[in-house]
Amino acid sequence: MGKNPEGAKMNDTPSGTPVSAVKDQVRVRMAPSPTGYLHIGGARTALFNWLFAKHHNGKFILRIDDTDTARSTDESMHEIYDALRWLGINWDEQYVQSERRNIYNRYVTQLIHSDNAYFCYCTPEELEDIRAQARADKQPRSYDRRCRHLTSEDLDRFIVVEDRRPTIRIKMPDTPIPVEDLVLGSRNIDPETLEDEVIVRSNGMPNYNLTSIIDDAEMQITHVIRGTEHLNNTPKQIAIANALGLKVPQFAHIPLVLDSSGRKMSKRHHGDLVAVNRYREQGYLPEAVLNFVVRLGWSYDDKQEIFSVDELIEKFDLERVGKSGSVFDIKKLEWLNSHYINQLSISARTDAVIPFWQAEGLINSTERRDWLEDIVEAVGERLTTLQDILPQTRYFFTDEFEYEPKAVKKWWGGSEEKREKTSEMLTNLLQILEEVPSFDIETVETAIWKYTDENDIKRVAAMQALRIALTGTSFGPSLFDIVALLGRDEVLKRIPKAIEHL
RNA sequence: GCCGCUAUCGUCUAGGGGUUAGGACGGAUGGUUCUCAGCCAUCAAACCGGGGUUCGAAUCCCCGUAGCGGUACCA
Repeated sequence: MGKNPEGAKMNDTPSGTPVSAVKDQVRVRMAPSPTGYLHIGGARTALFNWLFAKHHNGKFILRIDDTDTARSTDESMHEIYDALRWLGINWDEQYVQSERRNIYNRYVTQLIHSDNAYFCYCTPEELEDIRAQARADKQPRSYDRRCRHLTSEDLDRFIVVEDRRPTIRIKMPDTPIPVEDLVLGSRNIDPETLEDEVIVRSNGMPNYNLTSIIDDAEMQITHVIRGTEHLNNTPKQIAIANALGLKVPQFAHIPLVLDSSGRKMSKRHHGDLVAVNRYREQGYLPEAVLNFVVRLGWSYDDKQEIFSVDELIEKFDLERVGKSGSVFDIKKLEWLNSHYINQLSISARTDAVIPFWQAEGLINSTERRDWLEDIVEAVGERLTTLQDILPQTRYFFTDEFEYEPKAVKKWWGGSEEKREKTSEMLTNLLQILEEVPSFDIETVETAIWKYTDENDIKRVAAMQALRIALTGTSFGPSLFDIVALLGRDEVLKRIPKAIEHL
């Protein structure tokens, strides 16, 4: 029993869905559990699946694996939808496992009837002891399958006397299970190492290994693309499918996304550092995140790093997915992000940046659009993230800023007499700017250069001193752009204020 | 403990029986410039170890080692 159940000959699932209806069409799925936000590894899994589907003109299915009722929440379900939508990963069909319990129940009944599953009355405490013992004995399995052979006295005691609520376990076969993997290759799994997995909890809720493979069959999934953390589940799921006579999808296990010390990125250890939403909030563009994440484990050739979504769809291929884990390198993400930001037209970039100004309370809807665009243009290629717009431009909207201490020390001077000199210079510059006939870039530039050159002052010194006076910082767009954008009144107001501060 | 997977610059990777082992990010240096960013130029930086097979191994095989993943009534 167990190794080749009669059911294995069936072509159709018990629910009667004809497999032939979508024969040959690629169908893949992403099956997140809604126990938190979508994390970066999940986004990559989703992307690989989605690209694979798009490449083959297939369907991408979103399946919420929420059989862990204790941990699943509606909120995180919606967060996952949100994150996927933001990334532009759309799905063709959607299922929620907790709504499909009848389906799983039918299969469980089938497994019991065909003697491929059995009730297990062990308590968690007993299981822990069994596990400890197995470990001490260096056993390959941690459950000894004792409930496979229960006497009627045992059952009497468990059910009648002690009123135990049983779990249901699958009977693993005693023949090797061949596992084929599109990324990792083929191998045979020794049945001695296979656990009689719990497939239904004592509260009646089915478990992942059962629901996953049932749904893959029910939904006619052709390829299961998922992280290698699921590699050890694969033979178990295949065994369940075989016992049920279900068609087994092809598997492709993709390597893990690792942190800088080589460990798997996880919510548990990395907090919101791995949350897709965090990157959204910080001003990363979805194209950048997609482009970054796809190159974690996948490559096209030795020439191309930048891929548009259309190109990815065209070029993505499981054969070019590597086998080893990839470290998440934020620097590379930043590089890609600035690339994609710079790619945006000034108008689009302004649109992208406006929410960040608004969130900071720097602008409201009455702000002049062309002025904002001029600011964005002046900032130029200085944005790594959209959020960088704040330190780069805050001073355009308010004169309530700190004079950056380090900059002050360097350019205004650390000593009394140096400050005096700076004060004098700013006073002169103020006078020049007051007298300048017009406030356009060229006029101002000519006037200031004339002043520095005639007085043998280094251009850098004058400009940086002035920059701090106007912006509080030592970095940023061309100062002449800033002067023009700030306007005469504001400039002539800020310089005296700075002199005062000196 | 047990089971499994993996191994090319710091990182992402290309390549693969004979190559100066290629690219990108990051780093360093120089140039441009009012600063920063950018841009341009240059540089440093790798085939885990040991055995085989072979005329020849980073590449194929074996063995180690290391790292990682799993080992739940999570997914």
